[in-house]
Amino acid sequence: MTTENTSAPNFIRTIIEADVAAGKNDGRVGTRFPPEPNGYLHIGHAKSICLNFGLARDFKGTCNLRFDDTNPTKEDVEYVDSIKEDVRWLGFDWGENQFYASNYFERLHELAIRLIKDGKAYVDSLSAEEIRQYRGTLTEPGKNSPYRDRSVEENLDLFERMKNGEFEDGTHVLRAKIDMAANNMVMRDPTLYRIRKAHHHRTGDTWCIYPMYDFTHCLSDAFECITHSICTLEFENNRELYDWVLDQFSDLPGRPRQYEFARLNLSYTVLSKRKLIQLVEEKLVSGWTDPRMPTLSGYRRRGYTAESIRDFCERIGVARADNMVDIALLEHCLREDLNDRAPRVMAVQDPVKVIVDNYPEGEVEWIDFPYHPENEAMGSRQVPFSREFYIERADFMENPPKKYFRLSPGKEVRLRYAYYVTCVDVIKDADGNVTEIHVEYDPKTKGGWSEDGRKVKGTLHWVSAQHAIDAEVRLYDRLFTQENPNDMEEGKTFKDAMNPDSLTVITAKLEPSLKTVEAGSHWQFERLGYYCVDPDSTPEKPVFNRAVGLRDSWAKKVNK
RNA sequence: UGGGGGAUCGUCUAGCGGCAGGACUACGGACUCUGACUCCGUCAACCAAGGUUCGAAUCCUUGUCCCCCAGCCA
Repeated sequence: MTTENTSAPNFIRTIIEADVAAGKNDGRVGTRFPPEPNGYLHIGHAKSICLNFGLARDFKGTCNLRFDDTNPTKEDVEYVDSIKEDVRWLGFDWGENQFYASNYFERLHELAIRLIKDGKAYVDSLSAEEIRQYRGTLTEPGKNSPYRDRSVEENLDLFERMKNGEFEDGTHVLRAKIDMAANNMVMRDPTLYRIRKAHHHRTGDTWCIYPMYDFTHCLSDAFECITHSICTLEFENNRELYDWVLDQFSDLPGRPRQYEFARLNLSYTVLSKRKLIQLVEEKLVSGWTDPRMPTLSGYRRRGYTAESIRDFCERIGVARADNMVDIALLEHCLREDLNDRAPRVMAVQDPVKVIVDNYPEGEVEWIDFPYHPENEAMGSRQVPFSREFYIERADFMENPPKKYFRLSPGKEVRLRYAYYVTCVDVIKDADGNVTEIHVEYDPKTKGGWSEDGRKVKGTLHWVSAQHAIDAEVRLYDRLFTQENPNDMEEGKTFKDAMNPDSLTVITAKLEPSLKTVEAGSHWQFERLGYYCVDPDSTPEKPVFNRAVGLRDSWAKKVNK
């Protein structure tokens, strides 16, 4: 468990405090994070992970990692591996407490037989479609299946034969005998077991019947002595069944209680696993780790830090009301974290060449640049300055508006840590595009200071043309332009809804110190944003992902 | 239309009968060798109507709106 400050209060924490104070479960707290290994973890899972592991940490309890692997047709080891990696990356450790629902198949099967013997479960031989019809509707009660009153012996025999593979998929199910007229639809004789002649990623072909979520989850919690089983709001109706199942057995090792909280919704972000799977399968993104994906592995590759995501989860809180968190908060958390830890380097994304007319040709000065002006411990490196360099195209304007601090004809600006330069000429092509800017430098301003005390308002970032290295830079924009992409009508394809400009690949000019850089390392390109070295990156062809841009009050002003 | 939940600044979230607070956003300003960061400030909310009470976001009543449930998914 990571050691950190205690989290902010929330209603679940309040409940647990009261339970501990009342001596429930001998004051012990046990939680669990129970993903189904049918996809990669996303930021919504991070909320649950931080909640469950955070509670265990703060109450000196345990948090189990349990794979809810009861549906072999959807699950895969690739997912369990990625889930473990992502939870660890986020900064949590389940220690020895790793479990699989599939490890309980034997025990669950025994309990199912006990239910049958107690007359609380029966084998139904209706088709799926018939079961649906018999279930009734929201306003009308259902009716009993004609198979509901089979004898215990017959049920036992049928269930045994289901297990032995004598029947085809869909021909029989085991159902709890509860109440077909219950107002809560979940209680209308829920299915406990179904036949699925499919290979399971852990149990192989040992089983051809698999327990359903409602039967498995509560009992798994009980087996593991979970005290507080925390899930999302859509399982509220299932709580009655959760308790019903546990109440059928008096000899369980634990008696967990289920609590629900509102799942995370993030603006401009799809967080439904079904849709994320679709994006991957339809190859609309490069995969689960595509930096545009809201998966933890996507964010990681994009350049988000575990620290920033934990901070985000802490700040959004935990409540029972539906929510839509502004993506700006996530970005704020990232900037705040990276501001302290990302070394500052120089890069030009949209270069225009500048020539210093009065600077000797062939001369090169290596200037000492601190990696972080506010943190000397981060050290420095040498950056070359020469007669020709690149600046950002947006840092020059031939006819600037008032309050424009950057370069324009006749105007003097500072090249960061280098010299003051004044624009003396502009060369344009036939279309009027600026191709070359000529400046004159003041040799007495070396290092970026003027001895006579004259001040310049603008400071530009620059990269020596002769030393610049070319790097691929991937700029990301939101994958969906709609604030709530979950509202997308069914039938409408993702292609229609996706932002065609969600990925822009450009070639940028970088200072030579960036030639060899570690994959996954974070950098601030001064005045541009925070970038992370992509795993695709090589010294021959560096690749950077822009995690998030810097706030830009000038751009904001100009856009008005 | 049955049942289960929910409603506090634009957004997220505190509050649990006693001054509606914080964060994000937005907007101003100071500072600045990043128009960044930082700092300071401003705008901004109790779903509605009744009731109880000296006092209500909080308790009661009645409405309104939103979410979830009719998988052999989880």
